[in-house]
Amino acid sequence: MKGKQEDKNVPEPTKAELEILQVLWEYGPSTVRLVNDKLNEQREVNYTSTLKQMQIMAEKGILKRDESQMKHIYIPVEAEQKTKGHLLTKFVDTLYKGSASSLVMQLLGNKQASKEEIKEIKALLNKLDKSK
Amino acid sequence: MKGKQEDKNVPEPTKAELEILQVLWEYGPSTVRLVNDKLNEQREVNYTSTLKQMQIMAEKGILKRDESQMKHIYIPVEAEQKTKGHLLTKFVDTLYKGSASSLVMQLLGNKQASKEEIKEIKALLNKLDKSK
DNA sequence: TTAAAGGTAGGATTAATTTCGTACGTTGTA
DNA sequence: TACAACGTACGAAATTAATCCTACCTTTAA
Repeated sequence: MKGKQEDKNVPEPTKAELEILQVLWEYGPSTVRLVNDKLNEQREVNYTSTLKQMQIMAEKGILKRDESQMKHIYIPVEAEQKTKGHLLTKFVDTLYKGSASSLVMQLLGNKQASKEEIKEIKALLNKLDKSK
Repeated sequence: MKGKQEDKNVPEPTKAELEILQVLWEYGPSTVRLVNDKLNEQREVNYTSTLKQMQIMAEKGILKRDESQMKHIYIPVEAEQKTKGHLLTKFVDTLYKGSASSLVMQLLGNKQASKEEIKEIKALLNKLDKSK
């Protein structure tokens, strides 16, 4: 019984929110300016759009922010792996009825996985064996 | 150089559209009535909402339909596995930078995969080896 | 033959998401 | 000081996605 039951408050990010999270995951706690600049390397977005979006995310509890400076610093509430885990679980549930092996089967069948990838996956499985 | 370049016309399904596809995948080519009934086993939806949705999907090229009868029959344009493949590829690309092994790692790490699942996955990999 | 049941078509409405305009405060520097 | 650059706040517009209302046609059974 560990885990402080502090979850489930963080809602699933929308598409635009996910883009922002990606930046924060890559660069760590950041200002709106930084995030907006990075987004604009991919597509054009107005600064205030990004600002608004991040404010909303803060309201929703997806981000928290440090307001001690004028340039607020935004930080994801959940760790990257945790959020990705949620998304993955949902994905497996809706598309593969929760069957992880079904997903992997598709992954292997559809050339999404190169030979190196397959090798790596095997290595992962072996490591799992040993640790048990 | 094989592959007749006939793709990319089929857009990604939205959430509601995916629900409808699931029904069609499970029950094969169907009427709106059938689909709507199945959807209503899970949540309440008005018949005309489902109708409209499926009409839109036909316009988009996600579904085709047989109008020879009064009760139109709707059929997915793409095969189930193909559509799921697209969705999976997009998922891996956006969340794991295209790395299948990263995804599998998370899958194995986060208890999404039970012992049986892991066994199955190993079996899959072995099968792959032999067929090469 | 006619009324009820069940179809389709399409516009309108609502809801959710995303984007942006405008107002106004703060900082830095000529 | 004062003005340009850069911040935040917040309402509102624009865009997508999803739902439903109304009209009208076809089938079926009394």
